[in-house]
Amino acid sequence: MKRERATIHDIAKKLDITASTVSRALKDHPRISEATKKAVLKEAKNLNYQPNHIAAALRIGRSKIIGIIVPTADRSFFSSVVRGIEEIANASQYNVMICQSYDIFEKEVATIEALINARVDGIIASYAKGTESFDHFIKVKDKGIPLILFDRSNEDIGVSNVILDDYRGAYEAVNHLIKQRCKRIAHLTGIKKISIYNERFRGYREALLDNGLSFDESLVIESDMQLEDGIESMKKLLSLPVLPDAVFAASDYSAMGAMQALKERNIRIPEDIALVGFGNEPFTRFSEPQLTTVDQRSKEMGNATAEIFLEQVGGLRKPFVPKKTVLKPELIIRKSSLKKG
Amino acid sequence: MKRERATIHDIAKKLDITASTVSRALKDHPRISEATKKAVLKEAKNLNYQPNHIAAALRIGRSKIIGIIVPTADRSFFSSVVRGIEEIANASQYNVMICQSYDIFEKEVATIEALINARVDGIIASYAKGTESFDHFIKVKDKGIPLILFDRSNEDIGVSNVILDDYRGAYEAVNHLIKQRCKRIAHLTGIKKISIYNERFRGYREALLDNGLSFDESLVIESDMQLEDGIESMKKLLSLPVLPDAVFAASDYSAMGAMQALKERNIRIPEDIALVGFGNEPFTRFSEPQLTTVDQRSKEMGNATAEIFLEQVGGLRKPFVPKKTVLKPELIIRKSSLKKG
DNA sequence: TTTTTATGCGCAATCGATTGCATATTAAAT
DNA sequence: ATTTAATATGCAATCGATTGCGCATAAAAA
Repeated sequence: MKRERATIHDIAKKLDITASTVSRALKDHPRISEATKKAVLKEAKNLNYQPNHIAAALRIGRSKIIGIIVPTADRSFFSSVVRGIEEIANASQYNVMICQSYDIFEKEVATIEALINARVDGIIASYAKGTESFDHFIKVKDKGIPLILFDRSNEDIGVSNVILDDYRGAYEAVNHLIKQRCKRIAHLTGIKKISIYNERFRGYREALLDNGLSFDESLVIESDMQLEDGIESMKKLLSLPVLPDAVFAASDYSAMGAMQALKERNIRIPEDIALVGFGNEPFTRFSEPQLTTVDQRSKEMGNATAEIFLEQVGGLRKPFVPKKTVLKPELIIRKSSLKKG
Repeated sequence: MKRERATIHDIAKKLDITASTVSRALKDHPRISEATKKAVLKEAKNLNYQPNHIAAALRIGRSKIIGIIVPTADRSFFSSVVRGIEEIANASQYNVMICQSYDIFEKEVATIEALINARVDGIIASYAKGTESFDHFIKVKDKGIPLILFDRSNEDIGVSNVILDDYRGAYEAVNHLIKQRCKRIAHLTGIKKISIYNERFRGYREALLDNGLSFDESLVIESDMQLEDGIESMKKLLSLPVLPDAVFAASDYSAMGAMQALKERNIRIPEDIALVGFGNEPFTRFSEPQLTTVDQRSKEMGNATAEIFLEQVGGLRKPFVPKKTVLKPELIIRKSSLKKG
């Protein structure tokens, strides 16, 4: 069964021409006659020839592969971004190599190394929660490999990035709660070090102040933003002398945790406490009540990063100017925050 | 900034030795003196050398890359399998290239082509819903490229595969419902062509018969198993003259749809109608009530496929014997099926 | 008819790492 | 002091595709 893989040399031998001609014929080179082109194509089919990208990559110096690093593909946000990247990249004959850092710094560094060694033509990444130093990213940039960051990003690296206007998303979410006549709005936030959480916090705070509400530090709970953290954080809020009448969680996961904690105590959502998450994860449509949340435009984010990548490889010779793209989030209003009347 | 990438020749030149020696030194070849090894390693660091996997791959004939094809990485089941594959593969210096077929046959064929051209060392796949012909898989096999299928598989291709004992999972789920004193159990099933749905259907049916319950064709609704289909299917069931007292859905998505339809009609779960899904998707923990479901052992499935892959590349010379692995599912009992008393 | 210009294809080097075989040097054995 | 064995490294081909340069042959222009 296991016949040897045919090469352009095999085709050449059969037709009594050289590999150069075959190579050119396959690429539809103008200096090759139509007759030989046809013959080559026919023989290629006959021998079941399939080009060896590895050989070409070595010669050309481009692998036509984009490396993608995400904390985890398990999260619909990231897989959706990947989908957006693929859409654009595939159209330009690029394949993607998806890698997961599992939010571990060391794994991220190792992955970068692996991708460089695999000679990917570029890297698109969203860095790990545990990432403190950005030297590994700077190394990529210094090697002249196009690097684009999305969602989680850092200005200091000096590369192009695509992010969401987290501030605005949070602002609108809180604004919406205020319009629902909520007066005492709590906030579940993540590690401040990560800019997205910091931005969402800012949006929360500003919305309060702009609407004449006071900012109360005791209503802000910081955690790791997983489901369990949401439960814990909500319990803390429920032990306050005066309960909040709304909670804006900076992640859907923690929002779901909060929802479970509320249900356990038989607190009505949204009548007693309204709830808003962030991320528009698929499960937010499945909860009871369905969760109001902020859509992160994941597919568009993927599209945008891929387009920036293509621009950069296209203009590798030109002086490089980092480009920042900010996407506008969309508030998805559902029952968890809609008070009647 | 963009200094040229160093090669073994650069290292060789600096140390006034040949590339052969450098290559061997880097691989810790026994016939190279410790002194030169040290010198080479030092100079490699100094020049910031990083091996070019592409060149090695071309020479060796192995890329150290495994191609993975999944319908969509958006689904936690698949991304979890991928994670399981990576765990094992990375430990053996393999990288993975994840591709999505989006459940489209043509895309799947094109992806196979791309992976072959990229000279991956093997392909691990779960085929698309739309896949009718398996010639593209057979082509992979005939080229001598290790191919392992998981979850969705087909005996006729003659390759190793790892599947879940869907029959057993369904049987246990229905058995559990019967123990909860349900007597009239409906079933939401997918396209029969896909073996997993057929197996789940068989398990459902057998469990009924084994427990002395009759099988009623009118209680089985076939659909595409998405959330919306679940809603539709449940509505059909609710329009029957005699209502079921339980529903076993062959996918969590359709189960969630059914749950929504039931809530809309104010039918109590599980008191009036108990509900069981299949897949243990993360959102099943977030629903109210939490959904009883069947865990598909996704991580173990990934581990198993990767291990089989490693076995196969290890023994490429030996005669190939397809290996079938069947994993035991686990019933996760939650509130949606637990009747009191 | 001679000169120009296209046209079609071959030669050989190249990309970077690997490896069988040969060779030089040194150490051990006789 | 030879011969033998062990040690350390070099030579050169190879993996498959690409491409600048050059050389024919044929067609067009002078």
